Amino acid sequence: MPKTAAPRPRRRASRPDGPARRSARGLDDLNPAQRAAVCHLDGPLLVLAGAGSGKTRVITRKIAYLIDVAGFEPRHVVAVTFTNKAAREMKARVAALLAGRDTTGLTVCTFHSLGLDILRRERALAGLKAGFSLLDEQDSDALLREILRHAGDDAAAGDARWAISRWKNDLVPPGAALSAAADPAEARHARLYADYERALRAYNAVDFDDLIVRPVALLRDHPEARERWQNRTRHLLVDECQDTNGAQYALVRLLVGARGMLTAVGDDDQSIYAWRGARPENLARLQQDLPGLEVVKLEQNYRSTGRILAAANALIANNAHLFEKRLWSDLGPGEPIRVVACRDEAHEAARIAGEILQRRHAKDGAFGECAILYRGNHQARPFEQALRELNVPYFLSGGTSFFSRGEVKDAMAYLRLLANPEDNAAFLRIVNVPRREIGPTTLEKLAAYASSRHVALLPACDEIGLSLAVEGRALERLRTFAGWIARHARLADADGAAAALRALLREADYEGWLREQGAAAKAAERRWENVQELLSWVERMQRDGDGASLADVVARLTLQDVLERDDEEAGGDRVHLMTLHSAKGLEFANVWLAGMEEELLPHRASIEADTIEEERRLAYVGVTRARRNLVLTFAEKRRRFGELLSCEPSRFLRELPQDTLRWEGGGADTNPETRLERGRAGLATLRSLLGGD
DNA sequence: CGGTTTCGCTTTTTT
DNA sequence: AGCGAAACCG
Repeated sequence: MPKTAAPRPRRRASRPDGPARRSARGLDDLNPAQRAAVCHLDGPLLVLAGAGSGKTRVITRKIAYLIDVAGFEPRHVVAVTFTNKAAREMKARVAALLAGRDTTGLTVCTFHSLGLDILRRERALAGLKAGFSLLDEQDSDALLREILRHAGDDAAAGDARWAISRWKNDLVPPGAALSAAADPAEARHARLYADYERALRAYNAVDFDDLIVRPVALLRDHPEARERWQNRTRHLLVDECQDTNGAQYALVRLLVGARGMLTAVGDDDQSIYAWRGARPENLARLQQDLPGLEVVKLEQNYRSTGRILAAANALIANNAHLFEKRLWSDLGPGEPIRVVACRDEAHEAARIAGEILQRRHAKDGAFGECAILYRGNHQARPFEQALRELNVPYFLSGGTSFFSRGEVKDAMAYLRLLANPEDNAAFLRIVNVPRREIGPTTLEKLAAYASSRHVALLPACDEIGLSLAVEGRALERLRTFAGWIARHARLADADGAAAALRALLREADYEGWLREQGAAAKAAERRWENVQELLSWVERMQRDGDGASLADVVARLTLQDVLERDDEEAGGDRVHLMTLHSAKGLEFANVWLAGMEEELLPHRASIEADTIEEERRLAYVGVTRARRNLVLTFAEKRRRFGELLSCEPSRFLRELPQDTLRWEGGGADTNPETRLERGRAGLATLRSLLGGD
């Protein structure tokens, strides 16, 4: 029985396979390479999927094939991605492909949720106590600041976290980090790393990196656990494999084991996260580590016109490659790629906004089919201004996430403390929020006492001996606070976390405190609404999550990032403003790639660090987002760090095949004289740049 | 203890 | 310029 196709998001390109009728069983609508990737079941497989070659399609179809044709139980299939968004999309598409079939137990999630799941189920073996907390980056920073303060070290917490994270991602334990330290600063970080790990253990907490690192250690050191998880993971699919770091790669290998049932999908040309530990060479490493690895290349692009692909191919040809690959498409040459010289960032923005408005009524010209891509978030500002001026609706991705808002973090800290009395990070965050007149002096004494007794801060409050260290009103306040938390922890067990948190916030008059804080009543209201939204999420997760403990709910929330609202807005007919990094995986009919300048793209830091290739891949990602129209813009002058500096067009412009391009000067001016002049100036700059061809 | 001022930095971002 | 964090002052 043929099943109907997955409803495809509207911004996807139409596929050349004709009618959108397909089933999990029939593979006629796949090209030979895609089909080979889906059907290959005899061993490990690496799918090198070029941009726009139907990567997600292959993964989702393969999951369906495994279950529907190859007879795998859904609970034996595991697919991992990097982002919640990718996981969500994949889940939806698989569900549509397998409509009507029971897919209970099928795992499609992020690396980190999988790690959390492993830790939850193997908690005791992992050396964690019930209710362990998950610290996010800011919590880690705060913890490190605390440790640094104690050690009298003035190193920046952010730098330390960065260093520690790199070690963790490479599975380097503190001892090894210390002995391998190249200089005193590194040694200092390594010692900090050891202290930090100790503190995490004391807090019964893990950080984001631990969600990978600890499962790796667990599966490596405990054969019976390894067998359990290998037995569960009869086929593992890994999306964006070029983005895996050392620890994630180790986890993949441990889960796959000797059985080798792995489908890894990736593209080394789209590796843009090496700066945070991703190892694109993991793709090649698979070849050595998994004998009999089959490699399938997906080179037919269904997204972009010939000129755009020619530009992309020429650009990326300047990089060294792990695998050779050449994208082609049969969509025809299309329009030339335009390169536009602008006076400054305001002109660039006005010009692009104007073009978007002009394009509005053209085929594929809808606002939702337009994207402005740039290297850094600060570049968004002029675009926002220009678009607002022309009343063009836009959607800005990036920005402060729901969970980094102070009020949400406060509420989360309360929840964490209810679940895990040993979570000192959470304790410290909210012990005096709202104000309870428990100041640093008191906390200092409490901390000293707690560490002498080897207990956490909250439990220490209840100990008789504390009266020797803290006296009078301060002691009373601590005891009152501890009793109050304990009471609500019991309430959480009885009536659920949401009810407990609600009571807690009411009794503390948190809403009133918010009003005291922010001067603007509106801001306070907004913040309170955020807290309410968190509450409703907690409620929903407790209701839906079968037998999920409070700690589970809190950890999952930390991983989830509640940004559904953004998704809704993104779906509307709005121009998309985003960084090149966040554009990966998306596509638009019309793309403006702004700020094609030396020191911006490639970024100055990357020029200095000699990581130009990653910048080139970033440009490549930008170019390959476009289906039909691509415009590359650069400014001649740009305000940087408060100063107006003149800029040089990006070297990447020079690397593009000039016969695919059409150069243009400025032109957003109303005055034709100026426009002409600007145009000439822009062209002159370009000619000199190109060495006169 | 808490609010204000000054200093210093400044790519990308997910979990 | 603009933001966040430490330092400083009332």
